[in-house]
Amino acid sequence: MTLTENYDHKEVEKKWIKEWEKQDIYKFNPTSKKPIFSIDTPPPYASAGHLHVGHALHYTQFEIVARVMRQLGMNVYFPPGFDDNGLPTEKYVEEKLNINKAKTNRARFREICLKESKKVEDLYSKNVFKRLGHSYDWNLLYTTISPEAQKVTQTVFLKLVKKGDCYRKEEPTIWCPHHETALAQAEVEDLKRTTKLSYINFDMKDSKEKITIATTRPEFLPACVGIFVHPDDKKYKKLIGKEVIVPLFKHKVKIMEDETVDKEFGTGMMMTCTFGDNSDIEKWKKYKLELRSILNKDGTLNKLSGKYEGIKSEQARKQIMEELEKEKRIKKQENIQQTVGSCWRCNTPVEYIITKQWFIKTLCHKEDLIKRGNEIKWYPEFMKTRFEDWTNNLGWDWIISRQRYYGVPIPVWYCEKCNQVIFPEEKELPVDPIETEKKCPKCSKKTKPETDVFDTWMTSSNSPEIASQWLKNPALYKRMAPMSLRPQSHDIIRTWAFYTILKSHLLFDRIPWKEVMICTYVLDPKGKGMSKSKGNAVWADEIIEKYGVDIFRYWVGTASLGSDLLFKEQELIAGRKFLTKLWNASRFVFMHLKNYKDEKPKKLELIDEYMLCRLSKLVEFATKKYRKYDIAEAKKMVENFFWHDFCDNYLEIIKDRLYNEERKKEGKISAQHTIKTILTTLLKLMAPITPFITEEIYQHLNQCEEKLSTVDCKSTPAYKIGSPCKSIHTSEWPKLMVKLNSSLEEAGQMFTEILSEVRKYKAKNNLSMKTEIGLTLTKKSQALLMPFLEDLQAVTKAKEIVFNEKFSIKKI
RNA sequence: GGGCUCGUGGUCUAGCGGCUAUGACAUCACCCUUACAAGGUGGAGGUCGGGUGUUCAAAUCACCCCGGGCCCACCA
Repeated sequence: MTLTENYDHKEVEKKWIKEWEKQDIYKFNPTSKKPIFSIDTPPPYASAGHLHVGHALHYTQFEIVARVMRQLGMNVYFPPGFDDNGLPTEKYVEEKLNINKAKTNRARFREICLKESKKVEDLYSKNVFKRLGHSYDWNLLYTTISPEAQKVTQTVFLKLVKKGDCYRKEEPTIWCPHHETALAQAEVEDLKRTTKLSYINFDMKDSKEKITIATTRPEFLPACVGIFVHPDDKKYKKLIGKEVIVPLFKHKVKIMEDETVDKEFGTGMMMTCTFGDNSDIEKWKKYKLELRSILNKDGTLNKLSGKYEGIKSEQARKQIMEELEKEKRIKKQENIQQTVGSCWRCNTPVEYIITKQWFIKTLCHKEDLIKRGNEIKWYPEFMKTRFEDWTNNLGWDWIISRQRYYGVPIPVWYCEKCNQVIFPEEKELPVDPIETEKKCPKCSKKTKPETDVFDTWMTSSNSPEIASQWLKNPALYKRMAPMSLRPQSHDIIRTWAFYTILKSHLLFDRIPWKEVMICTYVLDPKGKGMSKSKGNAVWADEIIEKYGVDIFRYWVGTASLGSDLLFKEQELIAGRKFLTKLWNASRFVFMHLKNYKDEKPKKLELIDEYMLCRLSKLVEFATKKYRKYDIAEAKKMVENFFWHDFCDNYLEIIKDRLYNEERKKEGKISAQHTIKTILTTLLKLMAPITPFITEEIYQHLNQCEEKLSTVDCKSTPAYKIGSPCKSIHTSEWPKLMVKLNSSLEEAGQMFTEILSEVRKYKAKNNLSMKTEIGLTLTKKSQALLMPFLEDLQAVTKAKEIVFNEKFSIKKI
């Protein structure tokens, strides 16, 4: 039972990764009677080659929770997943393999995607999750493009259609001209830019007067369907109801009034086009205006724009401006700051195009969803507000169809003759309508398959159902639902959390999970978000290579939930120091357990009992913190006890008992028993955070021992540290029933205070710590300190101790 | 423009009505002490972003302001 002089993290990591996998220690046991703790794991996109420290922190943070719950005696259901469905995979395959999806059929393209994502996922599991020591049950692995996930998605779709919560409608939708697909509100991000505001003169139809409107998008002139002014704007009052002629395109539109017009912006007169922006859509609906769609799906103008047909809108804008210039219609131009919506993946400004799409109702469920949000416990609490704000501010139903190649197909057909929408039976699922022919049940004519696929969130929002095997194993699912915990980051509260809560509400009339944990968000040292494109990403594998997994995880353990954490490499040093200290302290303990046969001391020395009581208290507090996912606080408490109470004080105190042959053997046994108990307990408390080093030490500690003892004496009746296990990670959490009695506490504290005073005295006088001194203690403390005297004398190197009025230390 | 959140020694962090404001890293001094110099002991370093108020008492509560971050709205 010895440890090597230096801790070799690489060796130890390699060994235990292999061993844990071999023994399958994280396997979920469906027959166990323990309470289930199920985690709705965020499945990462596996398309990125490697991941930065922020991602690694995120996944490790809730992995620590999984370990805590496992050790606390829960039957942990912790499935790994990959999100390999949708745009990122499609893009990755197109770019990496240089495949043009337009020239490949969907089945073939999907095959390539599947093969490619499988490759990346294998690499990812090995290089990231397993490397970080993550305790997933790999038997439960799921992917979002798997037939099972597709079946879940399509089944949910059919059920929602049946319920009336899912419908198809021709609507103006947010459109990405680059990806050529509809987007949900949640997929739109802000893009700030400077643009030109042009003041353009329009002719009135019935008079020589001219009016001027200001617009940033003159290329939308052919789509102009109305002019609006504010009802209180005196300048324009008399013009309301009159008609104007749209320059260049010569069609006539009416001047109308609407309260949303800002009198101060531009000329206070705005044109409404179908569709330049959101407010255009509102007015178009509100006033039932004409529809003049001028955009094609790729962002070029169509034939309604006359000679500009086929030209991209940016280009058309220039040409139209030149044309207007020629007609001397431009009064002036000015630069303005503008924020436009853009596609969250490619940053292309979005357009609004009218198409037929599938939707899920959200607007009519707002109130219920907020109620659901309240049934869930949010960590930290304030993150719930984000969910509520988002829900309250929703302006659109959720559009779930996407005009993409790769993804879960929408399982419907349309009759070419009577337009009947045909759905499959649930038992046919999963199905790709492109590959399956259907006849119209009404008129038996040929049908056209739907070519759209689902929004990826349509699948992700059923992650609880996919992960806990809703269709595959209904009995298991029933035991699991609602799941215990959803860990995720705050930037996808409006998507993943929102849609999951929505789905669960609509499908099952309940919450999807009992708790949500919003993980820490990592920023670069300057406080900016990390990304590959910004070039400020710090890669996790490089950090792990340099410091080791436990040190990285130790850093993860310092993060607190819901707040941002700046990554500063020098902060990893703290972890390195801790590991070294833990290793060395363990070496010391092992040295002195050499001939220890797990004998139980007849009676514990009082200072040992005091330490065990404090240890009990530590376990109690740390467990409380861990249960609230306050990993940082738990870790700090454990570490503080370990470093100061255990190493600095206690180990010094017992050295005399361990080395000094003249002292009674009982005292040594008491010390041996205590250090073994304390070390085992501390290892268990730290195991969720630093699983490798704790396992290594734990195994050495148990190597020669058949069983660990439980203290069984009058004063400390039941300190239980559990029996040894094949792994610390499946071992029992330390239990305690030891209460600190007040006189023992007082005495123990007095002891450490005296020790600290003596050290201060020696340091002040430039004395070595072994220098012998004379110690005078107060008479008041005599009764309390008597039982500790031998230990106190030994650790302070007091040649003599006397009791008198005042406390003092003197040289001898 | 609205909401949320944060602002504590050089850096990071605890405290969220009441002892001299916690701890870590860095820094300085001393100590090679039989597990550990990747250690120990001690010191220096803070008007707790600013202001006003509530209170016997404010880092902590309220209001305002300044500064950072995030989310949303606006987007003619």
